[in-house]
Parts: sequence; C-alpha cells; structure tokens
Amino acid sequence: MLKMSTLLLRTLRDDPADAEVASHRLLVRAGYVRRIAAGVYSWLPLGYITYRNIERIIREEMDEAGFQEVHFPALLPREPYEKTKRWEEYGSDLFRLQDRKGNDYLLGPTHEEMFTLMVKGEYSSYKDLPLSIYQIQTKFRDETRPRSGIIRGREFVMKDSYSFDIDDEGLVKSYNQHRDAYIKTFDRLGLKYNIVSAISGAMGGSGSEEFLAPCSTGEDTYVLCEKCGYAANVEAMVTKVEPTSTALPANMEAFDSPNTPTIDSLVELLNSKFGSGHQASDTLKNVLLIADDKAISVLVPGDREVDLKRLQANLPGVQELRLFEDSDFAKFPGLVKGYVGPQDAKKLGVQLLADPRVLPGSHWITGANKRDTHARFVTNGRDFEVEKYVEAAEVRAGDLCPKCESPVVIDRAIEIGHIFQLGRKYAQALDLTVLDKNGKSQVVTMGSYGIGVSRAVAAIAEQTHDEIGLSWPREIAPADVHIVATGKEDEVFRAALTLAEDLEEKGLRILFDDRREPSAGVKFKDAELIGIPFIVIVGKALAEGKVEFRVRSTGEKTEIELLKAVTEISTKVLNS
RNA sequence: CGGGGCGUAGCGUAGUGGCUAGCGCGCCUGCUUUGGGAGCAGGAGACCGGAGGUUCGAAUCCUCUCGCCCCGACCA
Repeated sequence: MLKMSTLLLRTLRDDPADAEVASHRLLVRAGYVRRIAAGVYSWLPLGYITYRNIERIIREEMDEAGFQEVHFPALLPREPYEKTKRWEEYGSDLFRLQDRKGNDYLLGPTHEEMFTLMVKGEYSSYKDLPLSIYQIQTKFRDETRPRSGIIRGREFVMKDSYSFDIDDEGLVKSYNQHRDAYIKTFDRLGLKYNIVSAISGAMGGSGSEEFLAPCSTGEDTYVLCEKCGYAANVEAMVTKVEPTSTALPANMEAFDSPNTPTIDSLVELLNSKFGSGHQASDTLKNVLLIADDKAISVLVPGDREVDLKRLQANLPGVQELRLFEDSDFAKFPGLVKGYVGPQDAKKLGVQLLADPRVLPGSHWITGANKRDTHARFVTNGRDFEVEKYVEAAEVRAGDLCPKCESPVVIDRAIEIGHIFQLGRKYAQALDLTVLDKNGKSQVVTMGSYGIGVSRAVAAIAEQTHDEIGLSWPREIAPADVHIVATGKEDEVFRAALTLAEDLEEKGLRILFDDRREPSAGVKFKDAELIGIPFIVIVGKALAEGKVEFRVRSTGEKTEIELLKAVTEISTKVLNS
C-alpha cells in the first residue's frame, strides 16, 4: 500500500515553465518525473511504478509471443559500429566516449550490431532458425533538439526485437508475428493507434509499418482515410489520380508571357490573354533538383509544391537531394529560370520525372525554355517523355484515398512502435551466415521491431488526460484505487485504513491519502491530478455508514454502504 | 545547425542604474479551521546561471560563456 503521508511526492499547483505539451506538464505537476537535463528525466515513485507497469505488459506480450529476452550493455565498443559504418553515419547523434586507455566507446543508440553478433556467436545452422530475441534497454541519442518532455529524449527506454530467418518467406512470417504481438501489446496498453505503412528509406529493406498514436501534440504527420481506415506516412501515401478526358489536345503552341516567372503571375496572364477560368492546376511546374550530382526535373501540377522528403523517400538510392541553385542554372544555360518546360529535357541533359498526377495524355501550360515565353497544349507522351513516375507532390487533406477514393485527412501522432523488414544489411556487414540444407553458407535475413517504452508513458498520458489531470487505464496506473480520507476524526482514518487493507486483501493496489494536514479540497485536487482510475472518499458520508466511489475518467460518483464497500468496490474495479 | 524567447528560493513570478531583492504556492512552529487548492501570527530558504568589464553604486548597462524552452532543419 502506498501512503501519501510517506510517499516521495510533491504535486505542483502551477505548470512548470519549461513544459508545453500536456503529458510533460502533468507528469511534472503530478510528481511522476523531474527534468535533469535537456531530454533527460528521472522517475519519482509514482512515475516509476507507472513506467514499470508498461514495461511489464510489453515484456509479458513479447514472452507470450515466444520471443526471448536478452540484455546488452548500454556502453559499447566502437568496432562493431565501425564495421557497419554507423560509427560514421550516426554522426553527432552518437554519444561517444573514451576509456582511460583512450579506446573509443559509445552509448548504444540502437543495438542491431550487438544482436547480430550474439546470434553469430551462438548459431551456425538453418536448424536454429527462426529466432526472435528482444531486450528492454536504455538508448542514448544526442538529438539536436530533444522536445516535448519524455516524448523525445536523449536518453530513453526502448524495447527492441530482432528476428533472424534463413529466407524472405521466414522473414515475412516473423514480421507478422511481431505485428500481431504489437497489436496485442498496444491494445492492452489502452492506446488508440493506427498502423501506418511507412517507407524504410535509407536503411533498405521492404516492409515497414509504424504504430502511430493519434494526438495533437505528436510530431509525426500522417494520412488517414476515416472511411476505410487506410493510413500512411506522408512519404508513403500513394496518389490516386482522377481520370482525365481523353480528347486529343491541339498542337503545342508557344506564346509571349513577359514577367511571369511565378505560377501566380502566369495564371494572371493566362486569364487576361485566353479568357478567365485558368487555374494554377492547369499549369505544370518544373522543379529542378540535384540528386547526387545529377540534374533531374520533377513535374508537378502548378498548384502543388514538391515535398522533398517524400520525393527522396521514393527515390531509393539517392543520398542527397537539393533544389537547383543559381550556380546549377549556370551549368545548364538551356534552362531558363522561371520558364522551364519538359519539352527539351533530354536535349538539355536533364532526367525527367513526374508526379503521377501528370498523366500520360494530359496537356499543360508550361515554360517554353525561352525567356518570357510559355507554351500551352504541351502534352505528355506527345511533346515530352516522362522517364519515370515518382510520388513527389505534397500530400494535402482532401486528396483521395488510394483504397476507397474518399478524401483523406491529415493527422498528427506519436510514433509508439515501428516494425521493419530489415533484410540482410547487418548480417552481411557482420558476416552472420548459417549453413542451409545443402551445406551452403547463407546470409541470414533480419527484421527489427521497436517500441518506445518510456515514450509510451507520455503517449498514454497524452491520450487519456483531461483538463484537471492524468487519468490512467487501470493496468498502467500506479494503483487501482485512490482512497482519500477527509476530516479530522481518527475514526475516519481508521475506517479508511481498514477499507484499504481489506481491498488490498482482494488483490487491489491501493494509494491511501492518509495525510492529516491538507484540507479535503487539496486531497481531491491531488487525486484528480495523479489520475488513479478509481477514487474512494471516506469522510462526511461515513456518518451515514457510506463512502463515496468515483470514476476518474467519467467523473461518475456513487455512494456505497461501508459494509458492502469491499465487495462492491473490488467487483467494480476488477471488472473494469 | 538557422530563427525566436528565457535564466531571480523547491515551483510560479515582480523588480530596466540607487536603501536590507519583493510577492504567491510549497516548507517549518503555534493557534484556529477541515467536502473543492483554509485563516491568523511567527520563521527558514536566493552568492539574481557563470566569468569579466563599465560605474561612487549592477539582478538591472556592455562583452564573453553556460544552460533551458519553442519553431524549423535533422533524427525515429
């Protein structure tokens, strides 16, 4: 039993000045966490109990799924990370240090290397596979900007799992096992979430999905179809194009368009020259970029911007992507800034890519590659050849769902889990092979699966809190029932203690506010702030042989006869 | 890393060159109070982030520095 009179806890009446998001504000005010440095937090008793409840649930579900728990140090030697090139690639996000002999060490930002080496050290046959192992460990990442309290810290706890399979088919199976285990885990944690298809990006590999917990303060933006449930990362959103008319357009025709280097100025001219009704979406924007030293032109409708992140994610292999600068224009004298068109791309030595919205057969108003000149009826397939279609244009709310064609919304969320078919990158780099049936050496294929454990505390707080405080799901909460004794009579405190003990006997976890000094109001406020799901008040009503039972999340209040309190409360709570 | 803001007691803050740095919460002692963050009285707690400078005099002005928060870039 936790007793408020002795609990290391001081709730704060005012919001801390350095906390912005709700989870941070409330976790600090309710005495769950304290900041130690930017992105570094300590847990007080209530916070640590809550944290451990989440850890326990995750561990139970991982074990249930048949994954084995291992544990690696946080302090790691340089060599394995040298072999996978991550000592370099992780850049300044990596906490590095030296021992007294001057040898390089790092604080693990993630543990792919260690897991791979552990399996390599123990296993050498296909018969040993598949294998899934996990750990719950503190990770260190020297983020340039830690933020939002414990949502993005520089030290945080992650559950990371890895699967090892002999072939791709096995990998998919292991991946799906993890996916199922994650669904169970997050359901049990009481989180609302969407499973969102993601793009694995630079890490290579094919399948990748994120578990995103919707919440206005989340830092991830994603696309959601409220009708059919389709959800995707902005990078991974697939464009659904509306069908276009197939009528053959007139021949391409150049026209004078002085001083119209921007889409807006061009549309204005079009409306005065060819009659009103022209829109930015009738024009074709030619965005020139340098992709790893190669010039590319990306075509998007004039009313859309190119989303560089999205474009890069859809150009596998491209390391560096940036917009043309003046010095680049100087190298391509045929490209006239503000008047670029796709017609002469090949001649000018520019690779021509297009967003799917630029349909074959569609015609556009675009630059004529000549100062102060544009052209209309410029037709895809007739007047220019697109080399490759690629998702490039920004995604907007109202775009059509690729599955059911209803308009999508754009929402914010916290990433609470990520599952990912990693493939052979690490196994290859660290030479993890096993012998197959034929005695031939095969590189193992891996999956990697993460849950932000400490972040989950914040995510749950974000999704469950209200204006007056935290409000935990029962399994997460630091106690099942918060018993508040009010008044000054010893009798009240005795009755409350007895009730607390009896409920504990029934298997309930009790937080007992046995403080004599604070007034009833203070205790009520504290109980609401701390967020235990059920609050029992022993006080005024005791004179009539009753106690008050409150449900934190709904505010519902009922009176219960003291004599029946133990049975009634324990039944209500255990069945909740 | 670019832009913006902020460092004064455990927390929230006032104080823009002049006396002993003020207030609220919290904390300690006593009395009264006790169902919605009680009242009165007394008290403890601050080298005003740090270093240097200007000045008769600096929390306040200047320079450097450290730290923190927010937006963006980055990261997952």
